[in-house]
Amino acid sequence: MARKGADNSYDVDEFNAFLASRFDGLSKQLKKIARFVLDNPVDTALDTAAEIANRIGVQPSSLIRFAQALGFDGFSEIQRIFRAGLVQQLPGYSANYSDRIEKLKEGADDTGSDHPVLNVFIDANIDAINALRGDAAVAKLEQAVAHINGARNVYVIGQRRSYPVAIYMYYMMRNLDVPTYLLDGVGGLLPEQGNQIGPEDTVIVVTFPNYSDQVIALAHKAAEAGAKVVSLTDKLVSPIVKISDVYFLSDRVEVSGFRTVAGTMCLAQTLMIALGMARENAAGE
Amino acid sequence: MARKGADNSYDVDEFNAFLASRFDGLSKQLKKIARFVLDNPVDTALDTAAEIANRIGVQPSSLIRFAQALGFDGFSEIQRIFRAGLVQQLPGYSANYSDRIEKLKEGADDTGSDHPVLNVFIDANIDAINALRGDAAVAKLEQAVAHINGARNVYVIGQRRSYPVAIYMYYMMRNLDVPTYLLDGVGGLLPEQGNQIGPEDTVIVVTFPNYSDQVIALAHKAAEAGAKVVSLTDKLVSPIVKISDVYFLSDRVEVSGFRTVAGTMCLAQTLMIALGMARENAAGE
DNA sequence: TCCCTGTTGGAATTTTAATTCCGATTTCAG
DNA sequence: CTGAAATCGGAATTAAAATTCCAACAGGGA
Repeated sequence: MARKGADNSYDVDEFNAFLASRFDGLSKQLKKIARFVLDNPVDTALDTAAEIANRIGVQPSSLIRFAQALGFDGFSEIQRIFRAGLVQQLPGYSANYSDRIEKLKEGADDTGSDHPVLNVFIDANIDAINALRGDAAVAKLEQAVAHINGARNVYVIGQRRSYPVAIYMYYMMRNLDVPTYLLDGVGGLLPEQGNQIGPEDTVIVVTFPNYSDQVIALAHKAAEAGAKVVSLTDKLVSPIVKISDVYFLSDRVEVSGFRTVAGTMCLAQTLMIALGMARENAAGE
Repeated sequence: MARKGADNSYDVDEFNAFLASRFDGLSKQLKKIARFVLDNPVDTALDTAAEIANRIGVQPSSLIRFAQALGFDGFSEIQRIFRAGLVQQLPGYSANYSDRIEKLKEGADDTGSDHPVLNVFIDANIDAINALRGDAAVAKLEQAVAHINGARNVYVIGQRRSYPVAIYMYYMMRNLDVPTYLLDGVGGLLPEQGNQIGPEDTVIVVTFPNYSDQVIALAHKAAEAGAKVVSLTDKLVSPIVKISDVYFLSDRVEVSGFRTVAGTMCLAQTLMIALGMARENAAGE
C-alpha cells in the first residue's frame, strides 16, 4: 500500500497556525478564503472546491492559488489535512487505534512482554463502549424497557460467550422483581425450556458469532409464538435482528482474536439501569 | 423500486436497516461489500470507490452494482448518506466524565427522563476502564498468569453480581485448555466444593461489597491449604486483599446506585488475554 | 454433459472535479 | 495620470473518479 500524500507532515492545528502566520501576506481574495477555511473546517474537508468557491464568492481557481501560495501543490492537499483531522474528532474513532492493534499483533510473540496488551485492550474496550452511544438510543431503550415491563414473564437466553451477559441480566431483573427465567440449556434441554413461551412474554436473546443454532431456533420459536424479542448482538446482518422487536448492537471491536465482552456488558447494564429507573418511577407514583 | 426521494431522505441508520433487510438477497461479492459498508462507515464515507473496492478485494464496478441493487443510481449516492451521517456525529464528546456524573446524580430523581443515563453511564464505564491502566500493571498480570499456568487446577469463585465475571473466566480458561473448575455453589454446596483445593492449586476469587461470607471463608480455607489466591475486588480494604497473592482492583465508579460491572469485566478479559498470549508463546517455543 | 442465467472482472467510456492559462481588472508607485 | 505588477474571473484543459459495457466465468438444472 503505497500510502504517500507528500510528507503528510501537517495536522489541522499545525496547518491553522501556519495559515495564521501567513495571513497578513495574502491578497484580498485569498484572505477571504483563509477566513473560510479557518472557520469551517468541516466544509473545507468535505465539500468540492467548486462548492466552497461558490459559497465564499470566489472562483475555484482562487482556491488553487490559495493552496499554492501556502506552498501546497493544490487545494486537494489541504482537504486531505482537514479530512484526516475530521476523522480523529469522531467519537470512538481514534485514528491510530487500528495501527496499534496491528502493531500488537505483529509484536505479539516478539518478546513476551505484554506491556502493550493492556493499553491497547483498554483502548479497544473504550472504543466498543463509545460505539454504544450511537446505537443504544434512548428510544430503543425505552422500547425494550416497555417490552420487559409489559411482559408476563421474561426469558433470557445466552450460551457460551454470551452466557455471562445473560446471567447478569437474569440476576439484575430478579433483584428488580421482574419475573425472569434463565434459559440456560442445563442438561441439553434448551429447546424444551422455551416450550411455555407465549404471546404475553418477552425474550431477551444474547447471541454473537458464531451464532448458536439452538439459540436462534429458540428465538424463532418464541417470535412465532407471539413473544416480543429483544436482542443483543453484533451486527445488523446477525440472524437474530430480523426477528427482533428491538435490537442492540455492540462488540464491533476485536483484539488479538478476542472480542471485547466489556462493551456488551456495558450495554446489558445500561438496559438494566434504564429498567431500574423506569420501575422506580412507576413505583413512586 | 420505491426508493425514497432523490434528495437526501435516508439517514445512516435507515440505510443500514434497509441494507440489512436486503442482505440475504445479495450475491456473494455484494455481501462482502455490504459487510464492509456496515462495518466501516467512516471509510465508506470518505474513501474513493476505487480505494474501497481495493480494500474489499472487488472491482469498483461491483460497488456500483451494489448501489444499484439497492435502488440507488450509483455508489456516490450511498457515500453522500454516510458523509451526512458522519458530520452529524461530529459535535459530541465534550469532556470531563466526573462532572457529568455529578450532574446525573443531582438530576437523577428529578424527572424520570432517562435521556442522560446512557451517556453518563458510558462515561462512567470508560472511567472505570481507564482506571485499570494504573492498577492492572504488567507485573501483576504476569504474576497472575504465572500462578494460573503453574497450577495443577484452577478454581474460580464468584457469587451473585460477581458470578457473570467468574463464569466468563471459567469459559475462557476452559477454551485455553487450563484445567479449571467453577465453584458455583449449586445446591448450596459452596463450602464443600472447595474441599479438594490444595497447595498446587490456584484460586481466582471475584468478590465485591457486600462480600459474600461463604466466598471469603472459602478463599481463607484455600489460602490456608497453601493455594495461590488471585483476586478481583474493589478496594484495598476488601477482606480478600490481605490473603491474596495477587489482587486487582476495579469498580470504583458508581452511577445512580449501580456499580459498573463492565470495568470488572474488562479487567477479567485483560487477564484472560494476557493468559492466552502467554500460553500461545509457550506453545510456540 | 451442456446450456442457461446470473455474477464477476476489467477495459472503455462518461462524468465530474481539479487545475491551468490567459485576458481583463485592479492597485499603486512614480 | 500613466504604466507595470499583482490579482482576479472564467473559459479551457487536464486529471481523476464514477459508471457502463461486454466478455468470461460459475453455478444450477435438464
